Amino acid sequence: MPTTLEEIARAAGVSASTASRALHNSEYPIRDLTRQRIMQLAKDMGYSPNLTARGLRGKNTNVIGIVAENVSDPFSSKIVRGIIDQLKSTGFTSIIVNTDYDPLAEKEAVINLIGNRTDGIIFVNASVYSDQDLRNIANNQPYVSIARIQPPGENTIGLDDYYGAQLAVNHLLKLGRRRIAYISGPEFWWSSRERLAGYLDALKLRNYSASSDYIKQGDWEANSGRIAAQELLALPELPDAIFAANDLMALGAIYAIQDAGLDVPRDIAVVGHDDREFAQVVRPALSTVRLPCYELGQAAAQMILMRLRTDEPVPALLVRGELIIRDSCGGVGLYQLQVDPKLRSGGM
Amino acid sequence: MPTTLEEIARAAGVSASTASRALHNSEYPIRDLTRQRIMQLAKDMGYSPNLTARGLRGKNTNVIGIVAENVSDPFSSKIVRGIIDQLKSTGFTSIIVNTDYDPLAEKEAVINLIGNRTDGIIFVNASVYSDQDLRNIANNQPYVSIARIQPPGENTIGLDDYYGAQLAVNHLLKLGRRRIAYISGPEFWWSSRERLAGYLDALKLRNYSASSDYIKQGDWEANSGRIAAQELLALPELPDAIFAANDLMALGAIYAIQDAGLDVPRDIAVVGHDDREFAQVVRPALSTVRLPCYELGQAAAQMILMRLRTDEPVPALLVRGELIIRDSCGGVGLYQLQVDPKLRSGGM
DNA sequence: GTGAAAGCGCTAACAT
DNA sequence: ATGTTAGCGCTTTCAC
Repeated sequence: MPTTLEEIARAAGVSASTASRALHNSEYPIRDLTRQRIMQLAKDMGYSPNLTARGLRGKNTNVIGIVAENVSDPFSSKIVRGIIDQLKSTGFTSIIVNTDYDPLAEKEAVINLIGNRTDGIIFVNASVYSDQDLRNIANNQPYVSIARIQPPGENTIGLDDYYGAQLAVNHLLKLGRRRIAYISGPEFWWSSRERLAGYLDALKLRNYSASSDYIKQGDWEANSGRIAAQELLALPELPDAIFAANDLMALGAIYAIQDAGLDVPRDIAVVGHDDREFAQVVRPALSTVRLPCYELGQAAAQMILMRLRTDEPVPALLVRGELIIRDSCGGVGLYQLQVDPKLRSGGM
Repeated sequence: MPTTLEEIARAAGVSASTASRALHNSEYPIRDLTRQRIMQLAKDMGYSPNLTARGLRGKNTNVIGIVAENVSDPFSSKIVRGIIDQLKSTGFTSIIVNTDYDPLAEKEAVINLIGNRTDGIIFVNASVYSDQDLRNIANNQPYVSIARIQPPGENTIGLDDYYGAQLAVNHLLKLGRRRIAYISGPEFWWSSRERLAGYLDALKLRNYSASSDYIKQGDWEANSGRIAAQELLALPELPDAIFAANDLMALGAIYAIQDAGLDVPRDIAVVGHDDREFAQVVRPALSTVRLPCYELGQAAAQMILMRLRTDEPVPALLVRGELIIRDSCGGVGLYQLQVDPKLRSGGM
């Protein structure tokens, strides 16, 4: 059985209240010697406060619920990491619940698992929920969500897709590419539309216009990128660069280009989006706009902590990615097999 | 403020105990009508039990602590997913704590965050901890760990590396390859040694012996695989297959082979280990022994639940992977760009 | 500067 | 079949 505060108090010859104050309330006036003794005793006896009791007694539990569609997907896992790290610095912990799709059916499960144990909830990639559903599931707790498909609204963290697309296109322009094609994701995704807007505006800003022949639609999958690229390769005037709205489609495009006997980046430069794990190990290593998952998570954690204090809705926050320059866009040295240290631990 | 049991009880004109029994103890004899009324009321008033209170009152919290070196790495995130899913089916939740290395310094943080809030602890990839440290950090709670570097002992879930290596080598033999080389991970890893043993025994069992020239040592990184393969390619008698102890080294080997003007799998077949995300998108798609992370997590969850009941140490449990046949080992059709549905959701 | 007492929401032992 | 009571470990008035 773990040591209780009561036991510490008895050992120190003081009351539980004094022990509590000595250990957790440095403001409170306690005789120095008494405080020392209590603290020493707590250490010796291996005391660690029962947070369940504290949670019951106090106004809050210092636990945040994370409701994620799938914690193990490459994006969510980094988001979750960002949340956890950020929360840790403020003494908060988190409970994670997975809801594989069928979100409304999961509502009860979520509530049962979280059941007033949390002070607030962060929804990660809760694509299917309407704002009404979110509020409903959150069960009157403050919540924040990381947006995916819908445009970011109140209490939402989103990605600055527009900015990311501009990063990619501007870089290609800087490298001297002028016939830049775009392979989009599904139209109903907010991200897709924003990236398209960023692409178009980046070109317009420098007085290049995008031929509509150069805009293709994919479905996020590699194969759709390949098909889109094949269509581009059939045009009378070939593009000299492709910006794909995600890495998977970018890779498909690269394969199509290679299969046509052309070289990436020499003949056609390719930039993707997301910075998936494979981007650094494929050939050529994929230049890409990093999706700042970790930072999204951090921002979400900060936002929920803010909401815990103010209780007022917080306006949407957009996080910006950055361009990771590798080999597929040209302009750097030869191909190098280089792997980010984070990718390590290959074994087990 | 959330509805309390007290409120339900008052509304139903019964005592709190009756309400509690009606809602959570279907065995208990309660007048049918009363039970119905209470249940209806609970539903109408949006009651969900305060698990903090229940945790304080009862013997256990139904929460398991997960202590992971890094939740966001590709292995751990799937392990965590397996744990969460398995726990969910028994009504348990989990709290996750990250300990990026420097584990002992983190001990206090772990204890403070978990602080008697959990019934047991699962250590994920806690490579650096000794068993003594684990017990220490677990703070008298039952714990289970997923082994990585050390050989699996009591209360440990491990991977059947020996079996996995045999899967790979046997398959290569079945495809007619006879000069099979092995690229090992660092020797101090239990996994490396086991995979080597599996490789050697698989050959011996069919009366092929492995020339020591065919055994190279890598460090898990892609580049070490490339260098190892280059050395193999310099031998008087080239291998016709390579089994690499992880996918990263396998990929490095493939690149070395391709750079030497040879073809994978025609000239040299390659099989990796882990089934990393990139294995399905590189060219040729990598055949590999899947590291069953999800199942490791499930097993860990089951084991900790068992320990919660028995309180006796549980013997080590080894989980087996499976061979994923793609293109790099030959023997199947042409290269196909195919992606596992789980790899999807490329956008955001 | 310290202690006594109350109570967070729940459940289980003990009544009736 | 239902109610009363006690208490999980903690913090926080309130009293001295």
